[in-house]
Amino acid sequence: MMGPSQQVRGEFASLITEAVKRLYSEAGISDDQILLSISKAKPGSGDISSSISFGISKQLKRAPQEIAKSIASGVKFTKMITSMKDENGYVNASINEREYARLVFSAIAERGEMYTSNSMGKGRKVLIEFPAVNPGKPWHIGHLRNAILGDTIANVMAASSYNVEREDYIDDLGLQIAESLWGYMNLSDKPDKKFDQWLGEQYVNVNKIMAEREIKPQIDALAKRMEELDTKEAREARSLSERCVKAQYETAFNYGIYHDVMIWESDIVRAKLLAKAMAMGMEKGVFEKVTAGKYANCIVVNLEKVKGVAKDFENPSEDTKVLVRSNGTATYVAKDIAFHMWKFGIIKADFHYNVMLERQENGKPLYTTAASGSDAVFGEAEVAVNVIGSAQRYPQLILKAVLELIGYKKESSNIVHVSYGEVGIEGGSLSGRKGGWLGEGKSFTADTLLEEVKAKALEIVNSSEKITDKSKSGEIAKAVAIGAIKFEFLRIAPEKRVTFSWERALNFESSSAPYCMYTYARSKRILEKAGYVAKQLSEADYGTVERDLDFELLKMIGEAQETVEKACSEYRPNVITDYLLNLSSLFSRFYEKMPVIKGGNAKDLRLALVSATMGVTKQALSLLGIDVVDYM
RNA sequence: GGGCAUGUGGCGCAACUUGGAUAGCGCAUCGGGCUUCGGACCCGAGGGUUGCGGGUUCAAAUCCCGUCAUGCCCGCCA
Repeated sequence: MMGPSQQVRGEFASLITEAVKRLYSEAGISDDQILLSISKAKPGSGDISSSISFGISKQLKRAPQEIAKSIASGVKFTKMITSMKDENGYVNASINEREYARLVFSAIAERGEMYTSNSMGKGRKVLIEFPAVNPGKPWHIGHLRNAILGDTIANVMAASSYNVEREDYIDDLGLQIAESLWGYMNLSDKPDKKFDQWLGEQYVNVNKIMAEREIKPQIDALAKRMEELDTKEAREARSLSERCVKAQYETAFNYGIYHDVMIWESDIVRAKLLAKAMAMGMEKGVFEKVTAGKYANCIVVNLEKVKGVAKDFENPSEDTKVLVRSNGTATYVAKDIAFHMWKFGIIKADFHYNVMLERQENGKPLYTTAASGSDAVFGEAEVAVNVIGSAQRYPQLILKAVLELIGYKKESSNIVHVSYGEVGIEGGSLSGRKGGWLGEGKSFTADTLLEEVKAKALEIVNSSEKITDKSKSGEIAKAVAIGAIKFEFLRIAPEKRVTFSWERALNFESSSAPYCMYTYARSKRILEKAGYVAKQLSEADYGTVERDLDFELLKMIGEAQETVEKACSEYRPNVITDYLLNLSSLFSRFYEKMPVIKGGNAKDLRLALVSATMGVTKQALSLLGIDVVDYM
């Protein structure tokens, strides 16, 4: 099922192809080349354009202008593509407004809420992991970027017919948790605020103490006891982590971010995933136990074998990568290899699951692995998407390389590292250890951010004359705030670093979610005033589409599905924010110039355009995890 | 030392994967627009050697080589 813009492009492509095959078959132009040569036309030069003449020109050493001319004049037109002319070597075509309107509106009528979705994923199962924050501190704005990216990519993939499972990985066995546990056991202050906040602050304190006193051996000992699982320390650490994760998930829920399952590191150890993975690697001769020298008693993988997979491996400072340390504990990479084998169903784990929350606001339960509980089936995916900072590129590459070495080439290529740039603050970093996230005055936690932005939104909402029912103010302000925050992160391409600024976070003007939400609310009012009910447009209605704004808006609405596909295949939500901003901007211009209710003959068509804009805006924002409001 | 990412008007971004027509958008600045469907809006103006230097091409922000700057990574940390 293709979207309107794609259908028309296909039609244009086949016309061009026909002409090229007939006139210039000796140039050896492929169908793909033709498809890629097509783009929107320059304003004033028709609607759709191909630059294929230049490619032919190169092959045949003839002037592109001449080639374009003969292509344009040799084409049989269709109802949709009604004229073609050459211009500076381009072949420009016009689309028939009436036909296009019919195409778009019948797609909307047919597909309704599914209008922006597509069938790319073909039902394939994808396990997406985010944000995997250590269970010892509150989410800060860096973690929030991860969570928002992950949530959106999950939504976009689901809209692209993937069977999406959202998973969060909880590393409750790390040294960081041992440090927190040490603080919990040895320091006198007791929790007096949101638990993740308190624990995170305490973690900063423990690090200060570590710089002054020799407590590291105690912490290492704690970490070891934690890994033994059935110890008192292990139980305390888990309960500490669980309290913290519950607090973190309050934040997640406040932002409307949900998961299907949490997988805990300690349960991975309990399920003996690692042992199975190591055994398999040894058996295949990829891993080896070192008996002497620097790595005596370690299990390692030699990266010599993966040279050529990526340039990163060409000159590593060290060829040997330790998987299991001489003391018998596993490194991060080893755990990740084992975990990914589970994700793909290569090895099974006897995980037990508990229901953490019967019903999240999205209507679905949240499961968690546990020491005991029922069986359930998670994982066994075809694609594993990992939303992880760009700093982890190297270990992610090793993971892929090792999986391929063991013989799982397909699975390896189906690990997608959605790599994103870190979030910084002006003149500092968000270090957990040093407490950069605590800030001065305002902290940089996701909770504080939401509070601040919500307060600002409430100010504006309260002064709005459009909101007569003031009891809704809080709800509206919250939706606006969440939208503004998510959009602000999503509009920037993932690979870019972002420097957080309060000033920008608190600005709801043009390049923002509120701008798009405003489009929705305004549209809604028009339809309300007109007493609009969706109906089948008549031929006469289709005929009222005017060039310029009516048609521009129509064309943009026709690009919705294609936009979602692009965002999906590139793992770049900013494709959608761009689209939404352009759509809203175009709608604003349409709104200024084109009377709708007083549109005379064009009234029904314009009402349908308004309704379509509204629908697409709502659907696209919802992919970004942003709710629209009726008044604002 | 090696690898990766980033570098686009004063500021924040888009276009780079797939080379195409006049490099788009927002903020800020300056000037306009509400007795007409919602001003969280719209219209107009000024502001660009796309870090720098080469190369390929009819055509380069986009591809190649080199170079500079910034950040990250190259651990028996995670």
